Amino acid sequence: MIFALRPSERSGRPTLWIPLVRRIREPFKGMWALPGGPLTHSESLQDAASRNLQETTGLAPSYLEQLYAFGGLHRSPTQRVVSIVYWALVQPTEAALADESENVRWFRADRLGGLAFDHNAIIDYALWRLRNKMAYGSIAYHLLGEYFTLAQVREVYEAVLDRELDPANFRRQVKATPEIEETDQYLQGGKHRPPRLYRFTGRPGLDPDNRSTP
Amino acid sequence: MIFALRPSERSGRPTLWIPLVRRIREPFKGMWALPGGPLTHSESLQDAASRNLQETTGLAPSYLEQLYAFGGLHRSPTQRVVSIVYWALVQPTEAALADESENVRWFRADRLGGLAFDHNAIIDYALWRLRNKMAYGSIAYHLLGEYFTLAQVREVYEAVLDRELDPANFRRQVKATPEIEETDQYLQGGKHRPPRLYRFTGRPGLDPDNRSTP
DNA sequence: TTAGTTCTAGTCAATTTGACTATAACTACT
DNA sequence: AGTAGTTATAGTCAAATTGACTAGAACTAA
Repeated sequence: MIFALRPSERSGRPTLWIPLVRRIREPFKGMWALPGGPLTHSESLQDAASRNLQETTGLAPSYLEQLYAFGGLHRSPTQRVVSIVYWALVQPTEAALADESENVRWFRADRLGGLAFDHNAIIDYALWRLRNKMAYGSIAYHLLGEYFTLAQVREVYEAVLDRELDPANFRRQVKATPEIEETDQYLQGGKHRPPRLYRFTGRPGLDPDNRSTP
Repeated sequence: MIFALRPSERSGRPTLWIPLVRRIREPFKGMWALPGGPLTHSESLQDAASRNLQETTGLAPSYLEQLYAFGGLHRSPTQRVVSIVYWALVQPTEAALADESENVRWFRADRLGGLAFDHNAIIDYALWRLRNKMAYGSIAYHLLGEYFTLAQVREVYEAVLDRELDPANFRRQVKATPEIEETDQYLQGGKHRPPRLYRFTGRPGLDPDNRSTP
């Protein structure tokens, strides 16, 4: 499952979006579902996740991590299925390249209908984990491009945590993390003082090899 | 994989121990390995983990949670294997009941030899996660019995985090968490002032249904 | 030139943390 | 009976962090 930031239709502020695919066969034919597919004998779990993502949506995420293995008995009405779910964060530029069609569409993460299988529960869990990781680790930057302003980082936090944060205090905290690097560039074009651009210099977090944050 | 506290041979202070089983067939015949076994069609992942644990060691843990799904291509030399690993914490009384035999034995978590498959890496990851959970959540209590002293809780933290903690400050923090309940009982028998006994009233944390701590 | 906007640095009190001191309450030994 | 040894427990105090807020800086639009 993939998270990306897109501007909300009304406010224009960034919000969380998820691409879903329409099922073209039973069970749940015609309903929306998370992209996915089988694991072959010659690929690792992560490779399989990447490949399935690429095939269904064309996306190549910058952040990909195992979410959870779901293996309840009645997840599918026809057969026993164990799904090892991965979750990804993609940057806006990547997300814009995603193939969208009759059977692939982006939805707001907080406004989903009933999905196939137990996919609503999976998304709920992924959202919970995203919020959790956000509170501690430095994961928000994978939803942004290479250069960003501190206000953009704050908007990511506000979108995911769904509450407003004090700009001055937030800036103080972010500037205290060593992985954030100040650049000499400024973002022009706003109708106000141009903000400085920053960069994230930390490494991703590919469980369980790269263990940076809880 | 199972964690339990046992007194160290020399210092007598509690340390982390893990039960391992000896492999009785190839590959890695004769080497020590994590207990485990196949998933059947009629049981959930968690049920399968419980059952395998019961069959190999006789243990019925009070805390059981999914760790990670390992699916690298070359984990086993003979065939492709995907292992959905669970980890458990057992209380000392439970751990004492574990069947120990020629082919099942407890080892200190920090003094393991080379194990079969990628099991050393799995244990490293589990240890990392245990330390992480300990730092935030309230998980240490599942390694203790129903009643415990604050010094015992501190010893658990010291054993897992492998560093000493200030008794007074630690006690202040633990007493501030609402899930810790003071009882009217005291632990007698020490050669010093008898410490008060406490209880843990929080719920376990069975991912992803019960989401209490990161 | 002025109003409107966000960026950015800073102040200050409240809270939390880390290091430490002192007393309480028991056992073991003389 | 008295005293030394041990851990339990409460408390103090400075340092560090956090939350709420103020004010000037730097741009655009009118």
